[in-house]
Amino acid sequence: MSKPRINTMEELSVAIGVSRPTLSRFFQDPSRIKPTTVARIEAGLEQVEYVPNFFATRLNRKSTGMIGVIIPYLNDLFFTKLLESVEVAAMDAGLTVITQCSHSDPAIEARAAETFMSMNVDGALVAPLGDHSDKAVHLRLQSRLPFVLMDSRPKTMPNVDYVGTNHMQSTGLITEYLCRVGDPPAFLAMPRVNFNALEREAAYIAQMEKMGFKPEIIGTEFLSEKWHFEDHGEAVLDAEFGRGRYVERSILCANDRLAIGALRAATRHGLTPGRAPKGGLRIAGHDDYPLCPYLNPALTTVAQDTDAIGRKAVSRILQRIRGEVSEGPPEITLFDGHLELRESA
Amino acid sequence: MSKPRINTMEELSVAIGVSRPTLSRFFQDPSRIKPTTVARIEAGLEQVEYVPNFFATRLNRKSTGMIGVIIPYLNDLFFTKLLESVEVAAMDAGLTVITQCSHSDPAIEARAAETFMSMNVDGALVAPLGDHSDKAVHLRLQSRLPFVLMDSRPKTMPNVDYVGTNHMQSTGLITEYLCRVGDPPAFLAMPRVNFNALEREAAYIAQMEKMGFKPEIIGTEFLSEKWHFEDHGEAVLDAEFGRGRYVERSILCANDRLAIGALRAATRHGLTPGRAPKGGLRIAGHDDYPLCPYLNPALTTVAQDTDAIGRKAVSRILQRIRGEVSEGPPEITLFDGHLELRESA
DNA sequence: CGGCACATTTTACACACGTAAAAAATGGGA
DNA sequence: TCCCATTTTTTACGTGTGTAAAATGTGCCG
Repeated sequence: MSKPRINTMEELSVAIGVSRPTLSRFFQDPSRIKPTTVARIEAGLEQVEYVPNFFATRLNRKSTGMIGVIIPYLNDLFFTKLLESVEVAAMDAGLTVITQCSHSDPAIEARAAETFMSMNVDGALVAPLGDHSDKAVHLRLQSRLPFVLMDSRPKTMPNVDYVGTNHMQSTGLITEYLCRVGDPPAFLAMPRVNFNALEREAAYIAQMEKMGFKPEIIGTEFLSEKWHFEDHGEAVLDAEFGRGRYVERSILCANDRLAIGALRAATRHGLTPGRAPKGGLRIAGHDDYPLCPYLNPALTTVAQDTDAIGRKAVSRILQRIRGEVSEGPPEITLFDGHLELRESA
Repeated sequence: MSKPRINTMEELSVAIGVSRPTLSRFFQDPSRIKPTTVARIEAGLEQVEYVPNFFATRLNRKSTGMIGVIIPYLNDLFFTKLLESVEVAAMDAGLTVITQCSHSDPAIEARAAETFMSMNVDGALVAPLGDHSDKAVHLRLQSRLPFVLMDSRPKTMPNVDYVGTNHMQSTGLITEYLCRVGDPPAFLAMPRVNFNALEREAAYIAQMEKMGFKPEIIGTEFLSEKWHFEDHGEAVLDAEFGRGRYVERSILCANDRLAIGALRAATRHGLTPGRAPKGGLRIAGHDDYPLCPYLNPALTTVAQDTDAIGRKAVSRILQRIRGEVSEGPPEITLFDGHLELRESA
């Protein structure tokens, strides 16, 4: 019942009665072969079980048709959305993507980079770890192959293509919104382990000062070594609410996962954040985490355009792969965020 | 500043002054080489930039040291947790894992399988698409290499190793709990696109009947073609609550993402699910989605032991790879779930 | 100093396919 | 039927490394 299995192109060529080089060309681009021959080959393939050897095909090609992608965390729907967008874009471009997750560990990230280089991927797309990626690893990748950073931009790597969100704009936008329709917000930061967090914090401060308000940052102290965003947000605000503080304030969280914890803390203290005209507690986030619309209350936030980021990252790496880029300064692409007004603020 | 780059082992051997076969053995297992020689090689490697070619090394090896993993969705923290567990276990075993996501599309799943076979992975671990995976693809994988299914078990593939949750036990457990401490629950199902959903539904029915209650299933109608769990849960219960139904009942959701939608619907109708001794609305889920503790109210659920599932799947595939398995019936491993009692029920 | 044990080098072939050039086959039109 | 253009086959070599067997080298012991 199962078809006879054929392992090499050589065997295939005798089985079908076509020369091996013709088969080779067939598998790369059937259009370069006469239609009647194509039909004969395809008919032959129906009769047997054969798949070309991946390694052998890539070994002697100029291009492997693969790109490597590194993301820092798997258990975060933001990165998951970004990765999905990248995968779809890459698939459309006919690229095979090899995904590796650094699991919060610079050593694993380094190993992934090593793997990519050894596989001769055509290019690498990496979303770095917060602030503890190994700079040498990125430099090595950059010197060896087309390389673009996504999501978070280490200040130590100024000469690399980068695609991400314009946090100045996005955070400014929601800060402005919060100020405009109510009490100027305090900013729930996270421990300083992430460049984006710092950028958002700076953007918040800038916007507040621009509007003549006094910035106020909370939650910068480390509460635990292996912390999670939700825990951090909940713990910080639980403590504050417990002391009766911020209970009638606006709070802008550095990201949605912090905000999820913040909402939780509010509920536990009997508070109901919302955009009531009368003032009172408001909580907003940043990113538009997929679950935001389903939270109670639904979380008001600024959406990052992960789809655009993923597509742009792929198209940029393609440009580099094809050598279509003028030598010169790196390309920094920042996409604007947009408000998602829901219930919480 | 950057080290001279060396591309082949041949060049390396002349640069270091060691024969190529010795280098080959060095990279595979340094302990098979005299320590002084190892030191000399390592010293040499410090001076140059060289990584062995991945394809060339795997081409002529019996084993590639890679396993392929397919998951159906990326934007689901359950699969993400499972994948993480698999990756960690595989890493510990010294395996390189190649992850592919089917993006809800059988054709993509088929392509991923093709890629695995062409890469000569040592084995494949797949979490199939609900009910629309291409059976032929799985059969093909099974006939070609060590193969184990995870998470969802197609009835059409009875002769394959499987690792997952004992839904009879897990769903029975929470059903029993709900019955014991309150009103016997109705079951919020999902459109019949998923074997797990059906198993849980059956388990619910069995447990209810065992306890002498009448099962009651809701939400089985398709509400949209490309639906999401949260939307479905919210839409179904929004409709029901709108007609004043189920507002004082217990509702067991087939999974947590449905429950998240259910909680949302409840809130929108001014209902507050909870395990009040007095009765009233209760909502429970299944899986222990990572965000459950942070929902409002925190979701009571049954946890799947994704960590055990991932580890077992890897160890099982390793057994098959090493040929340590007696021919015979497939191994079906089911892990029990455990209750996570929180606020919602 | 001879001989032995061990490590390394030499040599040679294998892996499965890409690729280029030359030779042969095929088909169509005059 | 013959010639030309296109397509395919032949032939031959390249890709970077694994691997086995034989030859060579090294150090130590008696």
